[in-house]
Amino acid sequence: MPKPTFFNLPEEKREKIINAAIDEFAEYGLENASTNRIVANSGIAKGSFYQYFTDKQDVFLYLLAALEQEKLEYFKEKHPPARNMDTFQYFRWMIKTGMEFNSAYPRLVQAISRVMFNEGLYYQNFANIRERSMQGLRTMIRQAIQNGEVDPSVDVDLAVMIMETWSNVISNYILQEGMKQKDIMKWVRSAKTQETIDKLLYVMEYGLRKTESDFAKSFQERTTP
Amino acid sequence: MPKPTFFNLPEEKREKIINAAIDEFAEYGLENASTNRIVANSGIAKGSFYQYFTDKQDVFLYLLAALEQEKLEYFKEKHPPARNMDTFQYFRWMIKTGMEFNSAYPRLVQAISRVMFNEGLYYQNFANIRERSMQGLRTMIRQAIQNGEVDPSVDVDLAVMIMETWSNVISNYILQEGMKQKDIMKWVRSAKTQETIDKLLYVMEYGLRKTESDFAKSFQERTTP
DNA sequence: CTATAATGTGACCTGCTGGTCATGTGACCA
DNA sequence: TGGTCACATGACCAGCAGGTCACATTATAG
Repeated sequence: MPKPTFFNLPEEKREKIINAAIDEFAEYGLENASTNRIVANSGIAKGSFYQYFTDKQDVFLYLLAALEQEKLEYFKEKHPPARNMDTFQYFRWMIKTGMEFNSAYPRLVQAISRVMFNEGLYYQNFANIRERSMQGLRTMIRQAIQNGEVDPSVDVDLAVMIMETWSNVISNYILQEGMKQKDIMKWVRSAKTQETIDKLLYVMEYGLRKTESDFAKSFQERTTP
Repeated sequence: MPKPTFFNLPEEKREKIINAAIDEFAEYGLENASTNRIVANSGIAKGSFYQYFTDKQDVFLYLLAALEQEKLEYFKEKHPPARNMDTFQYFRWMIKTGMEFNSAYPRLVQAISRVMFNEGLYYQNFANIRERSMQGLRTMIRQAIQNGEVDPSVDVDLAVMIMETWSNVISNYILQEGMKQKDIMKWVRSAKTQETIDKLLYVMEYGLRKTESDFAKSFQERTTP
């Protein structure tokens, strides 16, 4: 976490620094990010940087924490519309709200996800963060099984992997396509984009919903023709 | 491509160099790979390296070409078992054969896919290669639509994206889990692993197979509760 | 005003990078 | 034998990295 000095700074200066950092991470990832460039782009001296942060990973972890905080608040504001949603409806709501959030903070999300997806896989301390979000999905799936929405014999870890993957794929897709638009938020909210998301989720959902017995039958048919 | 000098080298030396390069790329990716380390680990002088290759990207492109070549031969050897496969059966065969191939060259595949998935997204010259494989999938989907195996109103690009994603997910999963095993090939061929792959593919296949009218109905039900 | 604490600064350090090049070595040939 | 050619070598270069530190500036308090 940043040193106290950083938080004593005038907000304008602080923002300039974190914006420079976001741009740097979005462009170069964590490993290849250059503190020299961050410093140059935020108009502060090299020494000052090290008076605010211990190193560039410190900045990144701060951005990560900030993102989590903002996301939490965003989700709290927009509580689920309906009360009696089933698991997949809830998942769909989560994805869509997540996409709205992403389009509200596209640069930050881009920077974080670039680092998390790429370099994150190879660093242990990031694995823990990922594990946390997977835990959430795991309990969600278990709940869905209890509710009879997902076949009890479905492999929970496999289902989690599938849901996590889809979540990431959709997020990346929206981010990538969205960055080409002039008004991301508007584009995300458009009927066409929403339908694309629906279709993507539908493929996943329908496959998971299918009962195991159906799978066994279909499996038999297809693998021993 | 490597300079002629490289191909005049005794095979033993050549292998030592490319093995060092594979290890380096698998560990550090392309950007962070160090020619100095490659040189040190392959026991050649710095100058020699630049007599064989123009730079590290040259080595990488050589590995990439080698992989494609090997993969092509591997697939040619093991032609599809049945003649009258439908598209999804063919896709499943492709995935499974691909996984067998991966487990035959795990280090090389790991190195390549690490670079392609991560840094590849940000470099134009890699985008072309990816585009080529997507073209293959696109014609496959179109064929499936013609054969009546996939609903004609399915968005082809979306389906391609889904199939590509699944292919990558399975590949990553197998690679990651497989590297923990002492005998990857045996593990990949085991009934349990094969069933996992089947289940993963099943989720995708079932979602795609579903007719558009079913989707529209289900879509209606779920989004306007 | 002075004293003290907090913040700002950029020249400077070491270490590594990708890349060069003059020199060395040894096999082959006239 | 002497000459030529392909290959080998590692000292060397400029550039940039992350990080430090003695000193300058500014704010605060007495």
